[in-house]
Amino acid sequence: MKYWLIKSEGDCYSIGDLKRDKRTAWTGIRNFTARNFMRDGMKKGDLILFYHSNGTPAAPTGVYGVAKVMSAAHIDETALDPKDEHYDPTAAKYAQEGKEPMWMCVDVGFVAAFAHPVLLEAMKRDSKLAAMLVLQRGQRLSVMPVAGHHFRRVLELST
DNA sequence: GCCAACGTTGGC
DNA sequence: GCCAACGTTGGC
Repeated sequence: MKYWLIKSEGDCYSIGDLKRDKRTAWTGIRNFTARNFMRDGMKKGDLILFYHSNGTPAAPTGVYGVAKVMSAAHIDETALDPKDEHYDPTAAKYAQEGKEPMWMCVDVGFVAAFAHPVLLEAMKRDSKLAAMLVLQRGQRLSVMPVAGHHFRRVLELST
């Protein structure tokens, strides 16, 4: 069992949206490192910290809940749809040529929304989370691995 | 809105 | 293969 963190802008797709939808394809990831984590690293049943980025004072940045990997990686159809905001002409060209899908995604399912979100500010103050990837300066990955002890610590802080 | 950090692109 | 330019992310 591995642990992950995925980012979403809270006003774009929030943990509340995932709770309503129960399950969704995590489409729109257009970064190779993030894609590789989904394609090669994620396994069905892995647990995910659901992080809201780009917060505001009213809705601060932080971890707002837990999700679960529901499927192996599959092609991200939004990359092939010219009308989609995440359309990628290069990916569409590759698909026509019968190459491996350029962009892939997993399905994620709702597990829990925290009664008390673990805000970025609180995570930074917690010495046990000092080495956590999401807290490192300059990192911008929207899909990243999380160490088991960091995952458990975030859960502790959410109670 | 600003800006630092980073990934990607493209000229050479 | 180098590197400058550019676009994007995301914290503040």
